[in-house]
Amino acid sequence: MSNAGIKRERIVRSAKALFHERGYTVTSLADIAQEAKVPLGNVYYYFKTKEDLVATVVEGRNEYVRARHRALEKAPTPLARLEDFLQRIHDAADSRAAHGCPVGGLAQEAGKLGGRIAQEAGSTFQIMLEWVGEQYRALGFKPGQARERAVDLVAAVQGSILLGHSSGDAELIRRAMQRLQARLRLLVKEGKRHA
Amino acid sequence: MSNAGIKRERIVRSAKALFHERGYTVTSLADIAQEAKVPLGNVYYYFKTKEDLVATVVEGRNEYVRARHRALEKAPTPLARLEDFLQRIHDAADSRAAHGCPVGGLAQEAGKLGGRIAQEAGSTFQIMLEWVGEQYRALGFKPGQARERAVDLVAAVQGSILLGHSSGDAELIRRAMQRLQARLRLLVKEGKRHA
DNA sequence: GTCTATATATTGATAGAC
DNA sequence: GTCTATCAATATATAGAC
Repeated sequence: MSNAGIKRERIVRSAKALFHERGYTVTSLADIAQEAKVPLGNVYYYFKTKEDLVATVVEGRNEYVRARHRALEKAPTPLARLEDFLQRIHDAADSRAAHGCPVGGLAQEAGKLGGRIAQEAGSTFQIMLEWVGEQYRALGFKPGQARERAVDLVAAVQGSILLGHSSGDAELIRRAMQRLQARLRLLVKEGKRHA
Repeated sequence: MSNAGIKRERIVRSAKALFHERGYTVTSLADIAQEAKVPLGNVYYYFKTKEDLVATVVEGRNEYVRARHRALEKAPTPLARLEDFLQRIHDAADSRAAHGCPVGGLAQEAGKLGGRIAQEAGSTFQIMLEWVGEQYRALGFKPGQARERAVDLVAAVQGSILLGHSSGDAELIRRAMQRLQARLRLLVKEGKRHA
């Protein structure tokens, strides 16, 4: 157990990175083992199947997303929190243009693979939608309206990343995030009357 | 040459459907040949590589998208055209929730595969962005503003489909398209002042 | 716990008879 | 033009020595 966790962690970290950069289907367990500097056979000691590995990656990502949300809650107002949420995407635009969104990319791929992976990959979106919806409720929107706003905001982020990734244009992503931030400020300023 | 075109067409049609339903990487040429009721070896008579095949699929899709745009231009006003554009997604929500967007799904996958496929898959988005931008220009927006609006609209559509696909929720997509339509009507009604 | 060797299946692609 | 047979590479996964 001394450095056992270390190896397992290296495998998960490599899997997470390669699934993001190359995609789940395209990445082989041999690729992951090589990147983690671990023999291929060893991967199977920690994870019975490739699905088990991606499930662990998703769980880790969900934990990370929750932690990030807690960090965002340090901002004083719901508006500031949502602005910071978008700012994170803005600051990661280069990576997003190069490799897409790690959450969206896996969700897209998993949606087609179906079964258990699809369910798990989608869970990250649910966590995000819940948190963003909370912020809109804190802004005074009723639950149904807040959920709609959350869907629209997350969809705008995901769609912008997809367009930016598809064209390799990080600036497209940055500008889209700035417009979303401006729209949020307008929304609060005008007393929640407009889109 | 009598039924040669027929076979080629069957292969392309099957490839198009399977790439959409299962994804490009996951779909094997054997799957396509079986679906098209053609022996595997015959596929290679018409297409030297899998990349050649997907390139043909994308070209066909681009032609279809252009034809659809021409059809949309029968609507009397730019607003009606964009509303119809969104209505098409609305009406195809069940398929989109089940299999995602054929354009977005391939663009996402191709973005990571890189090279020639990425370029070609992204070309469909460029065609769409160009047409949507035209409509905004017809509504009185300057070129730069119109392009931004087009990016935001296409991104909203793509993100909504991704969220709907990820959760298998067609109603999410339908409602999102309705909100986008309503926002467009508001935009025109209020004299292009708001988001 | 760790690693080598390998089983088994499937892939994209080719050779060559018809 | 069409199709069968097959190659060579690669995938996930397992067996079993250490």
